[in-house]
Amino acid sequence: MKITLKDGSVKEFDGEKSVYDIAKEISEGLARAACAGEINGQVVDLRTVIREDAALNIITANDPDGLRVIRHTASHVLAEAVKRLYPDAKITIGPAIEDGFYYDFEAEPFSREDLDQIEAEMKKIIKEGHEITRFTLPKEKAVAFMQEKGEPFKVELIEELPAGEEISFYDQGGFVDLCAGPHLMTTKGIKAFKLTSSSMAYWRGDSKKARLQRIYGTAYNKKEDLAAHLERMEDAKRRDHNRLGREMGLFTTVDVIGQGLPLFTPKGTKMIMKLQRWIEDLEDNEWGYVRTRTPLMAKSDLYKMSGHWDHYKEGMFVLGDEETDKEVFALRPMTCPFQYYVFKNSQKSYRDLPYRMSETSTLFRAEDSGEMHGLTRVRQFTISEGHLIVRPDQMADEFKGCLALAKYCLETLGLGSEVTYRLSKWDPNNKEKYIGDEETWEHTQDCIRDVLTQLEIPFYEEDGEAAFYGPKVDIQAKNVYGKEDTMITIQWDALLAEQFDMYYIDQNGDKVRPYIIHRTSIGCYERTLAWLIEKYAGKFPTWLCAEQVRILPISDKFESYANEVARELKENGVDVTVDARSEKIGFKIREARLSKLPYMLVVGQQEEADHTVSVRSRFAGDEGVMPLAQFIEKICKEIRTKEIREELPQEKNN
RNA sequence: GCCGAUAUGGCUCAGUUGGUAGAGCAACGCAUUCGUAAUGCGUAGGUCGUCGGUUCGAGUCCGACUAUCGGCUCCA
Repeated sequence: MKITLKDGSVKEFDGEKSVYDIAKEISEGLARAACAGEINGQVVDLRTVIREDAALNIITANDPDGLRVIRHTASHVLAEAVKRLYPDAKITIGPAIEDGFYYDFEAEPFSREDLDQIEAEMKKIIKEGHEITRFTLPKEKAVAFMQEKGEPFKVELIEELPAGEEISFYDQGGFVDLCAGPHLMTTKGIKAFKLTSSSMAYWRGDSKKARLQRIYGTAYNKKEDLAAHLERMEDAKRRDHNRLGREMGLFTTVDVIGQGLPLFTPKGTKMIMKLQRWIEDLEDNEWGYVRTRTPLMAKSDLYKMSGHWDHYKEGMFVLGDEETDKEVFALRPMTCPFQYYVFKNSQKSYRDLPYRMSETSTLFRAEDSGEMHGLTRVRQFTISEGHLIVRPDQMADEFKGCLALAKYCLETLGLGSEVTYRLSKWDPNNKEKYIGDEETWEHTQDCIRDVLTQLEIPFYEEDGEAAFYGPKVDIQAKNVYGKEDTMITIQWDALLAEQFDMYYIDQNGDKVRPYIIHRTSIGCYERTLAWLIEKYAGKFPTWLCAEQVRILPISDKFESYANEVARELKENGVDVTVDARSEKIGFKIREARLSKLPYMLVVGQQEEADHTVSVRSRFAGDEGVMPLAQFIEKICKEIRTKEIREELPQEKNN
């Protein structure tokens, strides 16, 4: 893209570069030089791009970076408002983030009422319409300037910048902040914003450093966009598994039982069991796994061998005292070494490989008290765990198989398009955190890259996310609030077989070290259930529902027919209940709908006489009267194929 | 683990400067026997998260602990 500056000179920019970066480059390099250029085919004054709303629309239409400029400016307005109301507060940094911005202050904690006041002050500042101007100072002067202002954090930031550099500041009607920019040219450009929350944060994210108060907010170009965002947040709240799951009676927690230890109700348990039976059947009967059942605890010796005692002891629940007890046990935080010993139980030949072990494995991790959340971070969880012991020549194919299985599971649950695949690599700058040599690591990472490419799975790579024994593919998903979690992980391990002296006998009769794949097919059931709750807002595909059909007799007179219908459905494996209360049919329907179950069968005189049912579903509303046998066939097919039916639009907000 | 907020019947919440707990929904009972989103009337249910302190007296004030929520950090 060519930008023609007002002085007639032409600057060429990389086509990949965002408008934000260009504006930044120009505002830094040329101060406030007036310039014009072509953006998306329109000739605009670049200075106006970041000044005028009309022009901002050009950016935001195709380039969300326009929002970053607005949000970043909003964070400075926030800082000014806080300084006006709390002159003793110290300012630190305030970046734009996804969906909004924040600013960290050293100050007393802010309450919601404080935020409302600050918000009001920000509105005043915006209304005052200060022009935002940029100026630079040499480093020494910049330090002195911020020292004079009494802002120690800013001084620290400037001191870390390279010597000899001009340090940029932005002045908005007297409030001056150190900043690289860019900003809007006037505070008036912030048309729609809201402070959303406050919390604690550490200076530089370091718990040993100063405690700061962070204020989060969000800002948009248009009021409607802000309203839409707030509406999305409301929807997220409605879907939040931790709220909805409890409300729907799927799980609960009890303080005397403890943090991170959810109790599943019959309803929640039923759902988990449906998932579990499906996965076990799939693995054992279709993917060639053998099932194991190994202890939930072991002597500390085992973990010493695996390396976990040294690296992971803080994360384990240890039973007993090393000083005084002869034997110390620990609840297992993973299944790996247990299954290794199952493999080692008998000598294996190259013909026995791949040896695919699977276990529905309950694990225990002593998470710190502040880490627990709903069903996504708990201290005891059950995972579809498994280890494949394979010959090196089988590794790529088996790894592919694991990925394919995971992909199939996700797609069946309707979650296939919700995930991103991450190649989690070691950190080459932190080699001591990993076992094995550089060559092995680089090689295995290349192998995984090849597998992903061959499967045509889009992925991204990240350093420092590998396990200590090998790189892995992590399948990541976001929750309703946009927070990312690992749902599924498949790990390539060329090293641990050595640690446990595992081998097989090859064609020549020699002992050979196998490779190991650590993998899960559907992840851990608790987390996956949480994800399903949020994805479907509690309105699950029929096959997963704890209650798939509720029969609603019009009156007591038809209770016996209702029971007969229920019996026939049960015989066909359908989870069904009868609402035999002496309530009006409208009332029963209302309750059934609020409980989000998929099918209601209304039965009265006509249905009893004809052996039919009147079907009402979440998917199509009134589906009409049909013979019972026909409904059974229909729902059984839906359950068997794990069909995901489209909801009626009016059901969406229920 | 760290910071902050919160904790009242099954659920959602009232409870004014400390004087001894209240509503709606749910539950239960009775009446109603009803055709696709709320029938009426009545009954019962709380040692106010736990423990300790201040006080003549604590849901209300103070402290500790536990749990929940929002973050930080960490993780499947």
